[in-house]
Amino acid sequence: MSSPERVSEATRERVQTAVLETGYTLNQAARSLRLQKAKTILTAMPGIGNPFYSTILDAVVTVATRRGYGVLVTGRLGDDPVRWLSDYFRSNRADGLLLFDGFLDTRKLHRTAGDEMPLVAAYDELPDPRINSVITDNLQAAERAVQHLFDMGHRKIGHIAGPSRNTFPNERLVGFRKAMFEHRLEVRDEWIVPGDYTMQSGNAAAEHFLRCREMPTAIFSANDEMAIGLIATLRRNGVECPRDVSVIGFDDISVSQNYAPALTTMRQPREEIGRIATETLINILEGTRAPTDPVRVVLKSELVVRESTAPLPGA
Amino acid sequence: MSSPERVSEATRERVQTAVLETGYTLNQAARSLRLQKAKTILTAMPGIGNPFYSTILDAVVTVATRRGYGVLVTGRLGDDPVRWLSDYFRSNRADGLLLFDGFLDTRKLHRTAGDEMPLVAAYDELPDPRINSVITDNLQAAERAVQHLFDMGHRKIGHIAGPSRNTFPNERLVGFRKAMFEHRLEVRDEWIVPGDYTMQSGNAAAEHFLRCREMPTAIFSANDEMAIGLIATLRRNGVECPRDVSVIGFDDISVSQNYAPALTTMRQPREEIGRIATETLINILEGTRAPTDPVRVVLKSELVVRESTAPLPGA
DNA sequence: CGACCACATGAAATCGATTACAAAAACCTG
DNA sequence: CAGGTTTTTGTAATCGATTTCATGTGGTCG
Repeated sequence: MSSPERVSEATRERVQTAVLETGYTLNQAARSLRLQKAKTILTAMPGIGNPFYSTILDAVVTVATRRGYGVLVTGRLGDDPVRWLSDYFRSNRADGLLLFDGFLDTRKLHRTAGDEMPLVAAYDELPDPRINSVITDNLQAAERAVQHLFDMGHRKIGHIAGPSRNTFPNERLVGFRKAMFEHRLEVRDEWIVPGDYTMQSGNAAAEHFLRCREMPTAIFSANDEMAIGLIATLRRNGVECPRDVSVIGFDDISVSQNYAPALTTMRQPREEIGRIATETLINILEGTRAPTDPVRVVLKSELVVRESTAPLPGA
Repeated sequence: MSSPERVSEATRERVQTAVLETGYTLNQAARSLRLQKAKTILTAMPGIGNPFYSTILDAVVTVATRRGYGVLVTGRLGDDPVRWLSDYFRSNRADGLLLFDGFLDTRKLHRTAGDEMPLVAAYDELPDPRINSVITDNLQAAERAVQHLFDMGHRKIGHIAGPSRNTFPNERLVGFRKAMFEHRLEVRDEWIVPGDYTMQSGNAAAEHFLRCREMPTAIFSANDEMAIGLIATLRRNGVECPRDVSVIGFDDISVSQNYAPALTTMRQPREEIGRIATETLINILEGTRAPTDPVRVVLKSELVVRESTAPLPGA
């Protein structure tokens, strides 16, 4: 059955009918054991519940299925995430890893398992250029976001930052600072508030801004969910967006266009990230691509102007 | 290693050191082959990108991981979904199925594979009571939603319905009709508009309502996303919620509380659905529960009153 | 007609964990 | 210390697909 061309016509047909009669199905466990490959890829993401990641996962599953691979998802990893992930390979449950979680010690991951398990990472700020990666132009996109606010006449600009990893500062924060510097705008420490990409942290950021002596006239949020949390809490306290403050988000999740006000944001090509990362990984697994030179794909984000940003009154 | 108690203390230690020295890891493929079980469960859902399902999936992964199971997700199924799913079992890739997709021919599924593959379903309107299921009280919850609108003084009430399956009418629609009947309210056909649970269909529903000769004063949407799409499009056309029309949703997805207006909705216990369904399935797989009597868990939904519903002016 | 080649088929080894069973060692007890 | 029991250890078969190698066809050509 695995090589029908090597068998005579007659035998081939006899096999066919036998398959139908007995209802034969290939036993994947046996095949995995013999071939030492599972035809399965593992995905690690920090919270599948997050709409950003779930869209990516959707694309991953679609592509993987089309190419005959199963998709395993892993949840919160325990004490030793690297060990946890690499065990999937050593135990022959998965052939490759799609890593969407930047909060792992990638250095250690690469050292421990990088050579033994094929992986494609899709998150910002990769410490190790040897890892195959599909990323977006976070830094530039952040600059573009600030540029947009600047173009609208805003000079007092705040930021809700995403979490920084170990030693690496958050790329969007870096882009924010860079743009502010280039426009010779003052960066007030109290206008940069740390968040964790959840709506709740957007709510909290709003509380913080409300407590400031002076509020910025525009705020760049490192993702849409925090922007939404921010706008909602501000509104509950009488501060309207975009009347009193302009807000720009990041990602363009599906609610953003139906939010009130519709959210101005930097759109990230989520399907594309998932799709390309998966294609790349499977190509590597099937030897289409030589594993010597790491793949590095950079995708472009796009400014989507909607209602949540408005020209500074009197500018 | 599988039964350390049957071996002498000395040998146990010798094994331990050998494991550490050689870096031995159990080969799951070999174990699967021998034991005829994969320690993996398969989940089928209609669109992982949907925030409703992704929250459930999150819970599934958490529970499964804790109990030592992997989670495979499957995407859009082809021509023969039932065959597709049952192949996962016949090929020994998964031990059980968590079915969150009500759009399958469950009758056929059960006939084809029900006896050979353990499954727990978590969606409404189960045609076959023999299937293990974890569901919510959709009908009652829909009635409760209408009741809330009624209590607010609304009498002209519309509905955005979810899709109906084959022969079975949508349960929330049935609940809507039932409540309307019991309150002796008129059900206008043009006020019941079909949707597919996406925001876009909420947008479309809004267009529809705007074209009606007379608009209802309150609308019950079969899920939050459609409610959000509805409110957004209405607002763009000068119809404000809740000033001009009250809207109640269903599910309580995470944006709902940060939407403007914050959405009144029937909260579904999503984590609980995922958690209990997974626990149930694994219990069945491990023989804790006799597979003779089907499990049927019904969870309660809860009314969450926020800003999107208001008393009828002049009532 | 024998030598040779292409092709088709059959048999056996392999992947690694589990399990049943046999063999051997250790332990009692009278 | 013999006879019997218990514990421990070793051996071999099994799961199902793949792959290698040997055997067996048929056909061609010198």
